[in-house]
Order: sequence, then C-alpha cells, then structure tokens
Amino acid sequence: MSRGRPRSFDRDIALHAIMEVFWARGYEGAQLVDLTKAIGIAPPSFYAAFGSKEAAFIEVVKLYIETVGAVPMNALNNSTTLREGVQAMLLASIDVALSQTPGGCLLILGVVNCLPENEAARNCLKEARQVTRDLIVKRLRRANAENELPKKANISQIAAFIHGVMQMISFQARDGASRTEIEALINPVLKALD
Amino acid sequence: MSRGRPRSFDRDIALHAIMEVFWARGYEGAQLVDLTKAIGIAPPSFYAAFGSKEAAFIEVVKLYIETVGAVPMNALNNSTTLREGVQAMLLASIDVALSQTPGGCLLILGVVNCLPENEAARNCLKEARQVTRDLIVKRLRRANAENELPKKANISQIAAFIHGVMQMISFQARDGASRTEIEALINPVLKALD
DNA sequence: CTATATCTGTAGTCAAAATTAAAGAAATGT
DNA sequence: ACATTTCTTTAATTTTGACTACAGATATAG
Repeated sequence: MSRGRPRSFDRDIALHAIMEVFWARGYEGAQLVDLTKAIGIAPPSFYAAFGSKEAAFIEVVKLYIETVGAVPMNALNNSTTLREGVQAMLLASIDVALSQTPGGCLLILGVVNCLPENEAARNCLKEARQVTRDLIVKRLRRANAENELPKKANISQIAAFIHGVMQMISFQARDGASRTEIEALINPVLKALD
Repeated sequence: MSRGRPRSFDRDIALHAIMEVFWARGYEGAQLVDLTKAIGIAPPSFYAAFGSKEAAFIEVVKLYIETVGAVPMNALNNSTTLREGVQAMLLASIDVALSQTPGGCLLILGVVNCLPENEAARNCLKEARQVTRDLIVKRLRRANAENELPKKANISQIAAFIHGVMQMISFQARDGASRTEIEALINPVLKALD
C-alpha cells in the first residue's frame, strides 16, 4: 500500500494534543515549539503531517467543533422544551469552559486580537461562532413553531443574548471564576425565557 | 529649568495616540512600529519617553480608565435609581465599544491570550477588570441600603452578571455587531433588576 | 536484494519585532 | 560663547519564531 518510512506518531492523537495547546494558549500564544513538544516530534514531522501552523489550527477548530463543541449543541437540540435545552447547553458550556486551564472556549477566545498575518485564523473562528449562533436560531425557530415563544419574539435578538451568555462564561472562566460563580450567570437567561 | 534638547512631540498627545493603537489592536497586536508611526517618531524617542512597550501599555491603561472607562462608571454612580444607573452604564459602554474600530473595550479585549513574557500586561487588565467589578458591587450595596434590592440579593452574583453583559457587548462589537443588535443585549439585565 | 518513497533528526535559514549604540542637533545655564 | 544636558536620526543588534535543507533511517514493491 503506502511505501516509505511510516510516521512515528499517531496523527489523530497528535491532533488532539495540539488542540489542547491551541485551546489553552490561543492561536498566537501557542508557539510551534509548544505544539511539537506536545506531540513529541521535531518540526519537520509537524510540517509533513499538518502543513503549517495555520493549517493545523484550522484542522483543530474542525475537530473541536465535532468533539468538544458538539456536546453543548447536542444538549440544546436533544431536549423537549426550549428552557431545558438552553439550560443544558449552557451547563455543558460551563463544563467545557472549566475543563481547560486557563478556562474558556477555543471558538470564543482562541483569536481575539491578532497580527494582520493571522487574520485567517481569526476568520476561521468567527465563522465557527456564526455557526453556533445559527444553531441557536434554529432551535428558537423550532420552539416558536411549538408555541413555546410569543409569536412576536425577536429570534435573532434572543439568540444573540444566549450566545452572549456563552461568551461571558468563557471570559469569566478565563479570568479564574469558580464553577459556582459561573453557574450563577445562567439564571437570568432562563428567567428571560419564561 | 529643564536643560537639553526639547522633545519634538507632546507626550500627552502621544499617549492618547498610542492608546488608540493598543485599543484597536490589543497589546500583542500593536507592534512598536504601529506605535511610533501613530506618534510620528522613531523608536529611540519612544523608549526615551515611555521606557518600553509594556510600560507604555500600563500607562495607557491608566489613561483609558481615567478617560474612556470613567464615563460608564460615572453614569452608574450619578443616578438615583439602580436601574437607571445600570442602564446608563451599559448604554455608555455600548458607546465606548462602538467608538473604536474594531469595536470593544480595551480592558476586556486588550489581552486575552498572550505569550508567557506578556503576562504582566494581562494582569494589568485583569486588575482593571476587578476594579470595574468592585465599583459595580459598591453601587449594588448602595442600592441595597436604599431598599432597591431584596435584602437577600446576592450582590456579587448580580455584579458578575452585569459585568458579563459588558463583556458580551465588547465581544459582539468586536465581531462587528450593529448598535441595534448590541443595544438589545441589555434588556434582560434591566428586566432582571425589576 | 535493490530501488523507491517517505519519514526523522540535526542544524540550520529567514524574517520580523523589540530594543539600543553612536553620532549629530537643539535647547539651557553660566 | 561654551559646556552640559537631552533629544533625534540612522543603522544596527539581538532575540525569537516559523519554517526547511539535507543526510540518514525505515518501510514497501518488485
């Protein structure tokens, strides 16, 4: 089948390893030496496997969305009532945010400020956030169809606010807030949904 | 009085100029060449006047708090009712967030991820955010004393949430949200205060 | 067993970014 | 005027970080 010397490491495991590094340090904060050390390889092996730091990041974001990020979004959808769904999503987001050191969501905090040459990484996350927002909108439309919301409810405003709560969770987790403090943040959303 | 060749630029004006740069690009995103270009000087003049990039940033943060950041905090305090104060503060925060390109507050977005050698800048902002939070707590205590809040109200939880709304304002402004979209974010807080 | 393909390891290259050395310029104080 | 002080200008220097050339290693195909 495949000729040549085989790779000395498992590419999937390596991708998970660098996901942790990008998650903890952000795109620019994660230096190549951190990535290669996390895998236990030398730079040429990294470039052979992933192409570039930027390409690796884009792949990591995809993996993050499919694994880490999927949990809250599934919790949102696999619920009968909107209120339960939003609550479950936000609680899962808190788990995600507190599962890393320092805390927070890669999609929200991974690239906030960046050098001009790293705009591609920032846009990659911006698009991912738009997908998150769209999923929330979709769930709200379903709730609307099921008469869980006033017909005149402004779906996109509510979605922006719910997404905003995920953002404050990430920021405060990054600043070192405790689980108790962060869990208290979600009450106003649930109250607003009643 | 002061001997020697006089400075060719006004230090205060220069500080304001680099405040804009740090605000727009963040600490690491603002390169020295951006700072010196904004002032119109060469690197040695910058170092003679400010010491280092880090020292300049710390000075900028102080200036930002005293000028830009003071507006929302004064709005919070110069109000008879808590509700009016919070609303005025958040509206002022929106003005601040939308007054820069890209949007957002320097204290919230200036350093999110950073290289290990820039932890000092991150801590500087973290402390500034703590001051913001403390001011909100103080205003809530006053409201509590004036019987505007239930005696059992959890002041620090409410403060964390209000601060969180400022974070979502900044973050969504940075992502390009419109004034209308951002203004809609503050309704749930006001509702929660009733 | 040989040729070929692909990986690894060492040791770089290259560019960018913060910082500074050194010489000349422009003010004050005597 | 002259000495002194402090700034400006130009051109490095130094460091760091992403990326790679090249030689040696290890697999498959025939």
